[in-house]
Amino acid sequence: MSSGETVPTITIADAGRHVGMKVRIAGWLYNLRKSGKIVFPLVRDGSGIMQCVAVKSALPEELFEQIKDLTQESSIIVTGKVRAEQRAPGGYELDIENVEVIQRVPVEDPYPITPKEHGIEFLMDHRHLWLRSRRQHAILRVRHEVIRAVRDYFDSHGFTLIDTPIFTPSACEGTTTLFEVNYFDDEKVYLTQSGQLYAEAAAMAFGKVYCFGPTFRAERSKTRRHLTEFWMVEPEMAYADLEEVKRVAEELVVYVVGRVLENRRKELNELERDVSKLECIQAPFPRITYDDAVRELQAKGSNIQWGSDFGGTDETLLSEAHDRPLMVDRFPSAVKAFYMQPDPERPEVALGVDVLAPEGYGEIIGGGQRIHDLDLLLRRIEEHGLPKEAFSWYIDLRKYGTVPHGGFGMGIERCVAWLCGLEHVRETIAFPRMLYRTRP
RNA sequence: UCCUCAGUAGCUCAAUGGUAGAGCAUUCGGCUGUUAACCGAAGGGUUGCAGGUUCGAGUCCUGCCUGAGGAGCCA
Repeated sequence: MSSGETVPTITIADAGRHVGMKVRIAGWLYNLRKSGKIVFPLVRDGSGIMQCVAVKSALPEELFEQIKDLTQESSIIVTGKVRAEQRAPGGYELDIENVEVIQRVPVEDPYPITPKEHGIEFLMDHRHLWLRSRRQHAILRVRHEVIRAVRDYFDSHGFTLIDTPIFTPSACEGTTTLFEVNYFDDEKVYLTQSGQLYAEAAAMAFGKVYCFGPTFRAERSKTRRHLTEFWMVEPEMAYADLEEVKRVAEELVVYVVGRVLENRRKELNELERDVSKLECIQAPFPRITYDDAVRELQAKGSNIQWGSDFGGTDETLLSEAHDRPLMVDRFPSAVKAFYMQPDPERPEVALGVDVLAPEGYGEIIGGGQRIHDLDLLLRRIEEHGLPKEAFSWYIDLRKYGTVPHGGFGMGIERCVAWLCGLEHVRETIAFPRMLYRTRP
């Protein structure tokens, strides 16, 4: 090797293409197994984990001692030759020739997350470090794939991305779940609960749009399905009726599941997800009306009455009978938001739809047709006790070329929790915000 | 907000009202193919906080704090 030649730095995911070559891997010490005069440092670099081998007889004394005494999560750059090795966890192994220690984690203050088990409180307190573990890595990569797939779906189906504001002067869901922001002098401003109202305005300009961003709900809820800050994608389509909304929702879910199966098999395996439960997610999804759902629930022993919304156990009871998402439509108008279009043949029910994920994961999508008639919208705003002034721009949309339209919102975290088969949505976002959790 | 449960070593957990213990982690020693390596030894404690009952409280009682699970509501 000439003095000008440099050793290439590779990623561990790419190791298979460098067998027999001398390479550099820049990363962190994941774990170290010792066996006398041979040690096996496991190095992770963000793309994967690689088992390395250091043999005492093959290295300078000082270097071998340094490797042997490395501490967990010390930052290191290892140099060596890649070799295919069946005994190594990833199928490849690196014979260490040199190790450059960027920072050795001090023994008196060791890395807190050991390879053994930990409780959820401890892990959540160390979320900033927990992200380094294999499991969290796999989950967040699935999340990334879900988001990419969602964007690709809409981008390739004629939708324009319109980012909607996070500070808003008005509510779109219940007014009790608003986060107030004390900054603006003139008026009360809140963190958005949904980009929908603005997406409706954009749909009247662009036809088909979607927004994707964080949303905030000050619900005093503490369950495995709730975050106070969560991400939602919301398509909105001019001239779309309820049936079209359902068709797009179904197509989107099938596409997203397909993409995760196509590109994130390894991560699903790491999570020990039963992929057969995802492979059967194909159109058409079963469809049922709210009326039939209530009858079915009552037959199964639920004490739900017509007119009230489903509880979590009701959703589970309904969805467990199916191996694919269940679409429930025509809910009682009274339990739904003010903008829901009533069914012209039965005004007591709204042209809205919920999509319930299988395996008890509950509602992942909610949407429907919006009210396009000016007088009806004004009446509903009044009935719900909402401030008309704050909605003046929204009302304008019904004055200037109003058309039937609709859309839906899909919660990213619930989707990811379902696809990964997780117990709780808190692991589906890097830094979850919950009722009693705002750190780290 | 309501209901239920929990809080003991850095972590995960034991301990009839009667001497606070184990595994992992850490340190030291051993081991040339380990797979959450293994074997031996050592150090490590204001039992969440404040009161109370008792000869004696990690254990029983009261209040508070923190967390978890669930309900309602929602994506």
